[in-house]
Amino acid sequence: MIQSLSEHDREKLQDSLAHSGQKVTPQREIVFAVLLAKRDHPTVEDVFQRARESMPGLSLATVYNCLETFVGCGLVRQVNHERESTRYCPNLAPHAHFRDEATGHVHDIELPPEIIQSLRSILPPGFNSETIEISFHGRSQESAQRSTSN
Amino acid sequence: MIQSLSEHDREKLQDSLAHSGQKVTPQREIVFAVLLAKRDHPTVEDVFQRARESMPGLSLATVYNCLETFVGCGLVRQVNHERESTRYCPNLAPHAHFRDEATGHVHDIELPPEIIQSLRSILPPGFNSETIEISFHGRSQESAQRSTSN
DNA sequence: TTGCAAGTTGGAATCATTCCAACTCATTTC
DNA sequence: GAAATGAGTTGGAATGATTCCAACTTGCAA
Ligand SMILES: [Mn+2]
Ligand SMILES: [Mn+2]
Ligand SMILES: [Zn+2]
Ligand SMILES: [Zn+2]
Repeated sequence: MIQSLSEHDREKLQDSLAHSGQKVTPQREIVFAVLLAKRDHPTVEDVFQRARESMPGLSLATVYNCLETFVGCGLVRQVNHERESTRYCPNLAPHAHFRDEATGHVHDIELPPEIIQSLRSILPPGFNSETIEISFHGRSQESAQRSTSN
Repeated sequence: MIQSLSEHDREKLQDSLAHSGQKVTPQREIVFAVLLAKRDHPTVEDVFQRARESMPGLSLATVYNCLETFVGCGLVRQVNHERESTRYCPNLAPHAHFRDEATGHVHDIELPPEIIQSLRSILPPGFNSETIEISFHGRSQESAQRSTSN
């Protein structure tokens, strides 16, 4: 069960929504709270399941709508890996993602500004990028342990 | 209309397929030739249209099969952007992709080894990555010109 | 009160991809 | 050389994430 938003987070939600002319609703509060509660890059379906525990009448369509709204006002990032379901990430700091092939888990990897700079610098003249997505694919300790301890 | 494979490319195809116990077929030759002919990161549908000009009976299912086979034996890479259709790239050198939001075109960006190294180096201990995907999102000269010259 | 606009809802529609069973064709096996 | 084998191909059906839509709800404004 999701506990409600902290004063600070509720304010961030209200503020970001207001900035793009939209309102806080009970559904949006819960969906946002779900994202903040467990930062494991949940899919829409994951969010739907978790949010339902607090609001049984919530619909899947609304979860899609809320998440789209959040992405639109910059509260959340979408994370795609290959052709899998889209995942959602409330971490707004510049970061890359590490996808553990063994567990399917997605981890945030901090991105130092100088790396971002050096990446921008490899673009030929005439190419202006607004965003850079970086995703690693591999195994982490987590999964290595599982396979040796089993 | 696609011209047939050069001796060198046919050999590469034959060799890569043989290495994973598979055979050269007319369909695979044409699909591979289509990929080499225009390196614009075509979708399955694009490849299907182009290949059909040389082999009208070719089926979409076969194009999916051929491309999957090529990915499996390392002849081509899949390229995904957001939730769009998968694209295919026969450039085997390490490179990133630049997606022009205005035109939808995808460009290869050469990746210097030192950038790859520095990226690997930001992974915390315990994370071992086999592959790194980097994609830029933005506008290129190409699209800037279009919007000012129109 | 009534009206309006934003938001929510359930179900239908979309669309890329995967699955499947029948068919083709080249290569063994008898 | 007929029959069997097996990889590959094919068209169409199934899948599954996402989008679309029309009806319903709600809070606020006229
Ligand atoms: Mn503000
Ligand atoms: Mn070889
Ligand atoms: Zn993240
Ligand atoms: Zn490429």
